[in-house]
Amino acid sequence: MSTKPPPRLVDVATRAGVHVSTASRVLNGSVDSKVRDETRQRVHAAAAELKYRPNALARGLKTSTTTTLGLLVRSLSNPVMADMARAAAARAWELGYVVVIAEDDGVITERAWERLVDEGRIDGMLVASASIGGPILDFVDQASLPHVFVDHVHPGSGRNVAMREADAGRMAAEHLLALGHHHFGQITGPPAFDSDRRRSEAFRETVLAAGDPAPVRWVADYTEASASEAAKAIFAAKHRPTAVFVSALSHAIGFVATAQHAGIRIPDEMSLICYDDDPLLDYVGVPVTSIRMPMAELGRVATGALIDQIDGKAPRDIEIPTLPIIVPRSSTTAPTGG
Amino acid sequence: MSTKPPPRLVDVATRAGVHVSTASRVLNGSVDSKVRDETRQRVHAAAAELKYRPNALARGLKTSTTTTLGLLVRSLSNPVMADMARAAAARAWELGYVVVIAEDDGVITERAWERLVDEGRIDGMLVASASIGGPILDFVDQASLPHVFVDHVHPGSGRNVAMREADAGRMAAEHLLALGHHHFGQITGPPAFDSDRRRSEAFRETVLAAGDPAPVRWVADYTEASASEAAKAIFAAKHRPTAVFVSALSHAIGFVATAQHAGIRIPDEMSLICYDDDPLLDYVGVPVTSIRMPMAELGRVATGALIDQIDGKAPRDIEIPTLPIIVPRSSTTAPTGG
DNA sequence: CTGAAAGCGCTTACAG
DNA sequence: CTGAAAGCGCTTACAG
Repeated sequence: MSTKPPPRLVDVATRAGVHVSTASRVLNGSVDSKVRDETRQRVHAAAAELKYRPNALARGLKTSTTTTLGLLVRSLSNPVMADMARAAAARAWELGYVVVIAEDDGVITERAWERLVDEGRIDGMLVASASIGGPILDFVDQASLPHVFVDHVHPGSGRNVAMREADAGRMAAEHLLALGHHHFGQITGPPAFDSDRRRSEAFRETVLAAGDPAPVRWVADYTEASASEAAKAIFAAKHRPTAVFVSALSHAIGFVATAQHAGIRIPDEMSLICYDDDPLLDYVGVPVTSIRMPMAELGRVATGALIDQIDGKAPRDIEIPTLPIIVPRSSTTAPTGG
Repeated sequence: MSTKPPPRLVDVATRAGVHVSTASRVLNGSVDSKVRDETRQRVHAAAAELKYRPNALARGLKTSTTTTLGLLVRSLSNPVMADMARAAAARAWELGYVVVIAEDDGVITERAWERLVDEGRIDGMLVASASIGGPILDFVDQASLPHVFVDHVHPGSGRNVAMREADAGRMAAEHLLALGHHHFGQITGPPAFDSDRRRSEAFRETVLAAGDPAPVRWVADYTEASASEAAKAIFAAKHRPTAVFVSALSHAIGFVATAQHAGIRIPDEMSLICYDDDPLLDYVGVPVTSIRMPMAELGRVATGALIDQIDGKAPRDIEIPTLPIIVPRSSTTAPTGG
């Protein structure tokens, strides 16, 4: 634990025999900066020998820039969001940024804002925890800080980075229709989540367009327990659907467990398809057919869009062009006696 | 997106009618600093009215302090580590710190180090990705940066924050012994992980101490696929064990799926107990009995220990005193014909 | 093409 | 008890 202080810019300047301003110029070198080639090389050599790295705080203080991004997520334990987060972080690193993470449990929001934004620690924020009417929006709306909404979009903000939710819902319906189903159910998340609303609506529209009756719809929180309640209600329904579309991993996991408990055989008695994919779906009681969304691409693009804003470009809504993919597993088949 | 600049210390000083140095004094107020009460109040009032927050960069530059911690983890997608990470982050926030996250995929390590440590962005590092002989250790050892090793410890470093691994292995064995088992198998992780080695060894010792033959041991990476290979080997063994202890969630998941595929009934033909707990274990084909480790406490304590180091205290090894807990599910029972 | 100076927003001895 | 000054390590007009 020696305390050898890290080299400063003066140190490389001295070693190269130039003034610190010159050293700064070549190191931050806009290529057109008029510095003699020989001088330039001396400075680079000195920096390399000293393993010089500019102090981020000093540079930041001078340039009003931190090369740090904030990432506000609802829960790190959601594997789908974790995929997004790691892609976002990786992309940020590529572009020279570092990312600080804040879990937005709805309580810490205000303090996170103070600590990160008001203290000037970040250049921009990836908000992946917005719900309609949620508390973040109050902060974010009046902030003069570049930000984007990721996945959980904020309709009308003009800063949304979203995926093809409607296509996801449509593809789920088409998959089940193609298998011959005509009676559908769906479990959606709370109405405050616009992305969910869009895919659920598309599922419904596609079913209706095929001439089948509207899917019966149940609302559940994004928890296994809540989905389990919805599943019980579905199993108890008079006109039991032959196929169900659920809106989250947690829904699928709760649904399968409840079906097994209730003695409902999947897919023989009921087919199940899940929005969001995860390797874990291979290992639940019945491997669940799913819709894989391009989460990594979402994270990368959102980060790029945020940095564009930081660089002065106007914010805009972005939809990831990549289509969802159906990952067929064992939970979907033709209806019996269909 | 207005660009109203945030209030600076001068702004509150001016509004309070004092010099900025006085304002600084009361705001950072060591309570014993000699400032008139009335002055003190004026400054606090002005700060409150302006919603003043000190600029972190400026303060950091002056004090050589960032109130930022780095967290190096192997994969954000590991739910057990995610629990640790969120607890660590939460504790850091409580103590006035912010945490930047870096996934240590073994490639980015060096760049992460440059970006975070050499550029002076962090005051300390939580290293949760160390393996024996791994590349981090080279950086960390010669660094003059406070750091602790979390869970994946670095024996001999004197900076380890670890859990009661030996008790975990012992309790797993005792659970199975109490059910009447005498023929054991175990799947461990790669030898580079000391914590795993400790619990696996304790499992073995406990079995031996009970007078039973040594468990047959298989090594697997921390992936479902690798565990699946080990499971196949176990199922094919001449003297098939009646009970198996596996060292990770991914092991359990791969094991159960492979057993189902091979037609091995759990727990009737073979009992299974898993180190690490997760709600997901309720939802795999057969709910898996597990050993729950105090991950949140680990994260909190590690963060506290790191900040102690930053505050100048000498580093030391810490063992979380909390005992593991057995979470009984369906995968363990008495051996048939035992 | 290169150097000298000012200043980013703070904190902290040092005077008074 | 409070103010004036220096300085943390950079970058960036401004001179020369």
